[in-house]
Amino acid sequence: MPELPEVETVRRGLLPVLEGKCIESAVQNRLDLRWPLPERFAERLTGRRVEQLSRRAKYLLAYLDANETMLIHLGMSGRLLVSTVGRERDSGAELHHAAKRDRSGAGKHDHVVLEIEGGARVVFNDARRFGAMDLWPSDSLHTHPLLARLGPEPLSNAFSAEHLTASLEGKRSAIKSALLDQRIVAGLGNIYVCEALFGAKISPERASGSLSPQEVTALTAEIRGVLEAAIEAGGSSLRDFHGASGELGYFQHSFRVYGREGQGCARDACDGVVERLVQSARSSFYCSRCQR
DNA sequence: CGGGACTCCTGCCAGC
DNA sequence: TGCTGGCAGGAGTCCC
Repeated sequence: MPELPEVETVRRGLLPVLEGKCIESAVQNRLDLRWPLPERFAERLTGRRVEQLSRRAKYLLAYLDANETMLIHLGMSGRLLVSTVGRERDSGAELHHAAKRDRSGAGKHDHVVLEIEGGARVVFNDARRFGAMDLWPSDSLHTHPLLARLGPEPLSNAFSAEHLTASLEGKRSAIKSALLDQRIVAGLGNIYVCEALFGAKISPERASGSLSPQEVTALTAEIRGVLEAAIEAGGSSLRDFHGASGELGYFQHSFRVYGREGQGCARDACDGVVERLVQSARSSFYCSRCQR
């Protein structure tokens, strides 16, 4: 569920905790997440300084000293929990839901635990283990197999109507599937694809190559718009967050179509009803009246 | 090569 | 109340 805006919100929340700080100790509680963790993962993290915390698509990139970069992908259920050592375990800021704790205070799915200079503890917790962590030489990060084929960042100048037109040209697959393809544009997931198609009034079933220039332009703008609005909302939930109840607001976004099957279309001028269909084993929510 | 189906995993919820 | 089955989905892999 974490898509680009959620990952960006997590990054911003972690910045003051991690950037410029040393990882004083690292513990890994298993050898693999979705894939095997790199050899001696925890050992290689210990003593490293986080020089910069960056993001590419849905990947968090912690540039460390000694020319290593830690990649983090949250998958479906991954979260980075921040607490302050010396206080009660859950009293610190927590980036996402409160995690379930056993009696020892350790979370059931706490897979990697980092103690950070300054007293913060950062925990990678991931129930479904669709997430991933890796280490890769910083100076050849672009060759990492998970990063090498990613398309442009949707909020960068590289993502344009021209790029999208060229990427969709001649494609017969549904536009919904094309927008989920990270090689075309990187960082969108099921939710924001549904939202952007709604905003652009384009049916998720349309053949990718059949979009008019006007539709591609509208879609490009909508993709930017929904992501920027979600980051803004995440940012405000971060500012309002003081840690006691332990939950960020970004999974409480109110979406215009996603998850709204059977409800009236969010457009005042439209009296359609949101429908759900399954495309490539994934739910698409849309209004068949105004999305054509 | 494009594109669809399948796979991983566990929490949650509807239904009985 | 407790069990069961289905569903959620990012992204790689497999196969046609």
